[in-house]
Amino acid sequence: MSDKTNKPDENERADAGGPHFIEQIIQEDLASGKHERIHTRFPPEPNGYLHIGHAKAICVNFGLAKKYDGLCNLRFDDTNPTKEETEYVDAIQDDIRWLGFDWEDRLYYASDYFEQLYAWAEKLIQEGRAYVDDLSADEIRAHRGTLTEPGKNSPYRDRSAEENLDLFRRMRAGEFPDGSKVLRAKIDMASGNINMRDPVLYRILRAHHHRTGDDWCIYPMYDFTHGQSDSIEKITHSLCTLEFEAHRPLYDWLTENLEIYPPRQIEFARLNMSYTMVTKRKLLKLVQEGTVSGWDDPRMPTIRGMRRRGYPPAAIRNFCDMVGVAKVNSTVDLAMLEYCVRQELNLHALRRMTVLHPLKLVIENYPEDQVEEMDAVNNPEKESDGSRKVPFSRELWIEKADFMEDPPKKYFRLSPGREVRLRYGYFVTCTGFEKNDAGEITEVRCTYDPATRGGDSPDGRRVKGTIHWVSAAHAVPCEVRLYDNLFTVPDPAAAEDVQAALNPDSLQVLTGCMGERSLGEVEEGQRLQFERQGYFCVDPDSKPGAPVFNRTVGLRDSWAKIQKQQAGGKKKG
RNA sequence: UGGGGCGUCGCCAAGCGGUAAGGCACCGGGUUUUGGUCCCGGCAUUCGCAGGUUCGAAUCCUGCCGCCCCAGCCA
Repeated sequence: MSDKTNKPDENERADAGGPHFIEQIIQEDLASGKHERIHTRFPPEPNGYLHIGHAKAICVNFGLAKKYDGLCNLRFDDTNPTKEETEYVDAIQDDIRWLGFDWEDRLYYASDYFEQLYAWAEKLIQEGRAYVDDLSADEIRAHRGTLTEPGKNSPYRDRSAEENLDLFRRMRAGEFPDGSKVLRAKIDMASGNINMRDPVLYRILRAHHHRTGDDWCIYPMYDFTHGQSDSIEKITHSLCTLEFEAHRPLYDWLTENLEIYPPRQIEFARLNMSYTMVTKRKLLKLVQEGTVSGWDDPRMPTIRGMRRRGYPPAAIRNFCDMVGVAKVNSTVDLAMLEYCVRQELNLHALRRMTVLHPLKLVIENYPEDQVEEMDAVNNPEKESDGSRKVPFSRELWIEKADFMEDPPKKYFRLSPGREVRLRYGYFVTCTGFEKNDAGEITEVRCTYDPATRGGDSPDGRRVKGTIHWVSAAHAVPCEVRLYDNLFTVPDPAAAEDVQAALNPDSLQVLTGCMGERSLGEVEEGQRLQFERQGYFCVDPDSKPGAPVFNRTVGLRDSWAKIQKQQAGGKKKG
C-alpha cells in the first residue's frame, strides 16, 4: 500500500535554483582535483543560543558537506573567556543535533589549539612579522587612522625580534597587567584595509576560560585563531558571512606567512527575516525583562523557541535550502518559513478536532444517552496513519465562529434554518438558539438526519459547510496558546525603541478549550493538526489529562481573506 | 572624498553573449466530508541609471546612482 503523499517528496530538495556560487566553486575544485573531498565547519562562539540565522549557516556547512560527500566539523570558537560558557556549548550541540546534523567524532575547540597558536605567534615574531606593543587601547585606536587617513606606526614597532620574543614570553608568563601590552602583526599602517593596519593578535586577559581554566593569561584574537584553526583541521572551504570579507586578506596573510595549509574563505549573506530580530543583546533584554518566558519562548527566533513552537527540523532545513545562498543582503519574507512549516506538517501531523472557543450545540432529535463511535481519518495525506474512533453524542461543543444569527454573504456555516455537516458525524439543521442578557449566543439547537451517518448523504444532498465538533461528555479540557509575530514592524532590529515595536497581542492564552477524547493522552512535543484551525504541538507545561498546546502556525484561511475583502468593500462604500 | 562587497517582479532567486527559470506572496478557476491539501491559469517587452562594443547584452566595457560592511585589546 502506498501513501497518498503529495508533492514534496522526502528526497526532494527545496532548492532555490541551480548550484549556487559556493557549490560552483566546490564543483570546480573537485573537478580540477584541487580537493579530493571537501571539508567544512560550523564555528559558533559559545556565548549565546543559536537562532534562525545560525540555522542557515549550519544547513549551508553541514548540507554542502553532505551533498558533496565531504565532512563538516563542529568547532567552538572560544577565544574570549569573558563571554563564553559551558551552558552554551551544551545547548548549541543539542540544537544542531535537533536540526538533524551530525559531526560524528569531529568536535573541536579553538582553545585546543592555544599551544600551537602560541608557537605560531613566536614564529611570526622571530621572522620580524609581529611585535609587542606597549601602547594603550586608546593610543592604538588613535594611531590606527580613520577610513580616509592612513594610520601611524607605533613607536614600539621596530623592536628587535629578540626583545619581542622576550616580551611575548613574559606576557604569557603573566609578568604584565591586563591590557598593558598586545602582540601585533607588522603589516601596513597605511593600508586602505583597516584590518591590515597591524592588527592585534594577542591580548593579556586574566579570565577563567571554560575549558583551559587559568592556564593562560593571554588569549589570541579571532583573526589569529580562525584561519589557523581551519588550517589545522584541513578545512577546504571556510564559509562565513559577508562582514568577514574585509578580513580575508588578513586570513590569507597569516596562512601564507605561517606557511601552513591555506583553506579558502568564502563569504555569503546572512539570513534576515521580516518581523524578526536576532540581535543577541536585544533578545537577551526581552528574556531578562520577562517580555518573553525565556530563550525557548515559542515567539523567539531561537532554535529552541522554534522547537517549542512546533516547527519541524525538516521544515527549517527546507526553508534554508529554499532561500538560497548568495552575496546580496536580503530579508526573507516570514511567510516563506511558515509555508515550509505548513508543508511539512501537512504531510506528517495527525488530524484532531478541538474547539477553541466552545459553544454548546444540542441535537434535539438525538437520543439522550446514546453515544456513537465515529470513524475519523488520522491523516488524509498518509493512508498508513489509519483512523480513530471519535465519540458522538447529543450535546456537542462547536466553535463560536461556526454559528451566526445573521450571516453575511458567502458564510457557509451554521445559522438559523441552515444545514451543515458535522465532520465524520451527521448533517444537522439549525432549529434555533439561545441568548443571554448580554446578547451573547449561549446555545444552538438543531436536528440531525440519521441517514447521513459519517457525513455522507445517501440522496446526494450537498451542504456548503463542514464544521468540527467535540462531544461535550467526552471532551478533554485544555489550554491553547496562540502566537503572533513578536514585533509589529518589518524590521525590528532597526527600531529605535524595541519595546514600542513589540506586538501586544503576540501571545493569547485560551483556557477551557475542548479537545476530542484522544487528546487525553498526548506526548510532549507531539505535533498535531486541529482540523480547520492550524498546527499545534504539545507544550512541556502540559500535565497528565490537562494538555497545553502551542499553535505552531495557522492553516491558510481563505475565509479570513473574504471577510477582509468584505470589510474593506464596506469601508470604501 | 580610503578599502571591500552588492544592485534581476512585493520578498527570495536562476541566468555566466543568443533574445528573462523557479519558489513565496498575490489574483482568478477546478477538485474536496478541513473555506486545509491538491490541480489548472495569471503575475518583469524587462534586468539600478546612462552611454558604448556586438548581427545580438541582464550577461562584455566606461561613467554615474543607490545600498551594505570595516576605524573592539568582540566574533
